[in-house]
Amino acid sequence: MTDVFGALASPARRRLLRLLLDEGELPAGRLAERFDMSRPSVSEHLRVLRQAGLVTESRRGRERVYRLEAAPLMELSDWLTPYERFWRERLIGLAGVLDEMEDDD
Amino acid sequence: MTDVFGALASPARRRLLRLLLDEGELPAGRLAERFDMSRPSVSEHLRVLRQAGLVTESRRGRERVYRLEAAPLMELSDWLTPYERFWRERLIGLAGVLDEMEDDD
DNA sequence: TTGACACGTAGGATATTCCCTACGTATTGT
DNA sequence: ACAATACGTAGGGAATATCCTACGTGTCAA
Repeated sequence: MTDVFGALASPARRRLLRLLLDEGELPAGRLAERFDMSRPSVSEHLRVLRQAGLVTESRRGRERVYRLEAAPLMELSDWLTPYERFWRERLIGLAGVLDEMEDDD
Repeated sequence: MTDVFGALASPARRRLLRLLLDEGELPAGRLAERFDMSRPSVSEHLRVLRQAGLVTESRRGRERVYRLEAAPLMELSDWLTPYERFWRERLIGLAGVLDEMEDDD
């Protein structure tokens, strides 16, 4: 699962990204502590994220520090763009309906 | 796989959404024509999209017309937002580096 | 140099995904 | 009523995902 979409399909991996976003760089062990999962399982999730380019690893002593790499998420953002217009239109439509309801009062 | 992230993990499903975005409502058969997959397989992908709320089905005669429902993608957009800031910073950093390189010329 | 620590990787069990070929169901046209 | 059309669903097989418990590797501290 080497692509961004696949990498984000797992809640555990999304949570890993969020942790790195909120708290900056963290070693694998610190990340694993937060999960109900075994440490090796978290390690595998980190590998998937690495393959998708969403995190990078750097060794510091015997720790491996993980760091968020948000750039590949631009792909997701780009993918999303044309839909954005679409759901805005629908929301505007909804707003119109709500206005009419207000008019009825 | 009832969530948006899981639904988008499949290239086939992303392509279905794109088709509906570009060409508007389409019956299942028309959609299936475009794929190298069997029609029932496409039908299953449509079911996943339906469960994720990304498409709605309406019956028109013996056809089932599918329509894009972009609203659930807002969840994705919301999820993405805090990362957006992050990668912007990095891009700005990169721009700075590039400016310096220009200065060197 | 030896033991403890912080990891990743191997191997395996189970669940889920993704594709297929039948088959069932509802609608249309004759 | 009957055949054809447009679908979804069942059931199954192969690949992949996701978790686990060992185990191996490199680093630090005494």
